Amino acid sequence: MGSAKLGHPQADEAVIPVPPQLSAAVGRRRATSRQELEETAFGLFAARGFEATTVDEIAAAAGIGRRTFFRYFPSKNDIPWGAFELELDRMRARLRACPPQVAVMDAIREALVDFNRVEPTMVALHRRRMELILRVPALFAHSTLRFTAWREVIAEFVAARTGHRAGQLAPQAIAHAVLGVSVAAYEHWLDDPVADLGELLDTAMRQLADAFAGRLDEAAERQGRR
Amino acid sequence: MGSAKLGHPQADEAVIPVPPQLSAAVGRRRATSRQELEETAFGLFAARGFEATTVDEIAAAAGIGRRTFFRYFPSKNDIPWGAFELELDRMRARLRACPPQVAVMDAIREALVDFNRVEPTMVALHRRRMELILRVPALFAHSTLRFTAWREVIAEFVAARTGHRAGQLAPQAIAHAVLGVSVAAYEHWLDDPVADLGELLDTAMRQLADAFAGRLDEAAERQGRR
DNA sequence: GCCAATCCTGGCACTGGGTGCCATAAAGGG
DNA sequence: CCCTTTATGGCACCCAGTGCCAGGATTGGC
Repeated sequence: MGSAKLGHPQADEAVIPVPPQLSAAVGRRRATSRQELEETAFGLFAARGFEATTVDEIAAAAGIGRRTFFRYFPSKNDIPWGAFELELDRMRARLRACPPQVAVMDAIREALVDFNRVEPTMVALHRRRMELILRVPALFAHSTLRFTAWREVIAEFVAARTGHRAGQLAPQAIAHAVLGVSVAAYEHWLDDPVADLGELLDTAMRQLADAFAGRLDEAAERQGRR
Repeated sequence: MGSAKLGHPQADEAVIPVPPQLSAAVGRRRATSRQELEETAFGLFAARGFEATTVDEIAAAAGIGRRTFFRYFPSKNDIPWGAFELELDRMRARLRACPPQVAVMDAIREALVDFNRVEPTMVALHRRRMELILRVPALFAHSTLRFTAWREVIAEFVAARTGHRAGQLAPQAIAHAVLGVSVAAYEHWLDDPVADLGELLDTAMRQLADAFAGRLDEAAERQGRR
């Protein structure tokens, strides 16, 4: 029994790593919070780099025991993910809000752009977060597992719209593709300090559509044969 | 100097984990080979599962020391990847062989289908390999790093065809999308013991094209409003 | 004010992947 | 037979992650 099985997810998915307790009104109070730990860790990552920072150091800097750290985050790799489950809900809601007369891919593109709008005061933090997730190899690798949940949100929307089931090839293929396009856009955003994320996402989606419509070839031909 | 830096790739990419020596005509002979180790390991994985098999066990089963194992594979996660670098070359060659009058996305689709044709005698092995890579969470996560190299092949082809540079948004977005579609197709292939991989890849690519062209919406509407 | 129930903390010991170091085994060539 | 080259594998070590369990801190009941 005990708490939900954490650690390396074997075949079970969607491990929700709730910290000690959601709302404790009875026993000993928590020594810290996910957010506090995240801030401490981000500081160390910025100073020494992700790989060079050990969990012991993070725990020490936060004034907790190493063992306790692992009650707040199932792994060091999970630190940058913030309140990811909530983000999924937000994306789901945004997709549901798309009027049915808008074509599926247009709806997804619009939702994507809208969903990734970040408050100006939050941009710096979001950049640091995504820089970790997408640029630190261990974190990018780990992100795969989180992205699976994200793709499922897209697949479910496509399925609902087109009369498929979410597990079928078309919704899954589209979900994979949309995730891919998003990552590509994010990577360009990280490269360019003044770029607008929404614009990049919009452009990337449109360019993929253009490519499938042969409009990328035409443009190349007009530019002179190549 | 020593050998190339292995282990956790920090920021450097494309670590080619050449085993001890490519062709040793002088010193002591190698005790085993990548392929032999792979076979031994696959046997253990089938019996106990990937996670439950330790490197010690693999090494012992292969009759080598644990330390030596890590000279053949930079990590346990790299075992299922076979001769991946060669596969990349094969895909590159197949793309180059596409006549220029075929539109970019059609060329990619055809190359993809062709590239993933597997000899009938090799299908079982390929299934086991891909089952590990795509279904074992730790391996799927690790695959991200290998997939980056694969995406680059696509991005370079798109760039050459459309007059972009491979790093630009359009080639990168397309590459990400194509990889995503491929993974989706592979996952369905693994689910269905009699499915044809080429057909799934072809279908998945066409369905994504259809989605962008609004043909998925139309089909849904014809099916009755939903 | 004390006891019980509750919940959280953190130390300890252990597993398992991965690495640097280095002595040594095995091969060929002079 | 020694010398050079190359591969092996033992040893010690680092770090992430986990099960176990003895506490510490808090609320509520009596």
